[in-house]
Amino acid sequence: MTISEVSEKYGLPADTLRYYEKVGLIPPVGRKESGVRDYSEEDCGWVEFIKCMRGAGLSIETLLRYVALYRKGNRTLKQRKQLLIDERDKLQARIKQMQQVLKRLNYKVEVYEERIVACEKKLLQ
Amino acid sequence: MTISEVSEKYGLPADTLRYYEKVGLIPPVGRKESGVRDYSEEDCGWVEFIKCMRGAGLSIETLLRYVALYRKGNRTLKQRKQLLIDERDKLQARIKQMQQVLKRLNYKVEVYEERIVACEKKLLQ
DNA sequence: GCTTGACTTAGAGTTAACTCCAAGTACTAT
DNA sequence: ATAGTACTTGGAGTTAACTCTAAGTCAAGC
Repeated sequence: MTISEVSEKYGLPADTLRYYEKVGLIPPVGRKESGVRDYSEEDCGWVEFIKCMRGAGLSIETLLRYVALYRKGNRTLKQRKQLLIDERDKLQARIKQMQQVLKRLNYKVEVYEERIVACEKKLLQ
Repeated sequence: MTISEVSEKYGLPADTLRYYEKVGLIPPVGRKESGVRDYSEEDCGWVEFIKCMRGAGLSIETLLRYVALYRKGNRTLKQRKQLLIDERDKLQARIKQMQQVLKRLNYKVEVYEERIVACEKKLLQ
């Protein structure tokens, strides 16, 4: 797969894909004779994973740590698990906070609705 | 209330409070004779609101738009309501995405747990 | 009266995460 | 063969949101 196909498939700009590879988030992608990137299934798997995690707000630095552990092989299983647990907990906390704000926004919208109705009643008098 | 008291109360650096005021997120705070900021109850209310909304990821630009409408008075009620609805919908979508990632992380943690157990069994043989 | 510490300002610097640019190479269709 | 298009690289530029610095003012305590 070429970079533009992968870009299309996952909705990530080609520049971002190159950037992810440059910083080491994605393993070095194989090349054709000409030097052009040729993404394997596994490369795509990493792209998908990174896109997903970035979408939830995990930092590149954190993901780099995970990827680095992954490359060290089986003896890093526990560390990787711990990293995932930590990130999961942080994510859960963020979701909770956002749900509270969601409630507040919903309440505010209601209050606005009432105020608008009251305003229009007044105008009709 | 002085800036350091407000900073303490809401857990926001004094620099951030000055920055919010400078860009117009918070109305100009009253001063003492000496020129030192003296936050009123209402000022504190804005600080709390902005902190809360920023915490859920609403952009400063968006909040600026809201605040600008607020200052124009009652005739912007509908626009403000619409802005809040839009932001609520975006927030809801973000929460949904994050919940999916949360699930995925939980699943991954489980898989790691199993792999670790399997690994340790092997070592005990 | 002098030092100390909290405040003031304008403006420069930082950080994360891209995003763009210039110059060059390579396949593809006319 | 030449024009066009998609790719390559290193490195510069951008954006949002702070965060810090320097130079100065002011009230309080010794």
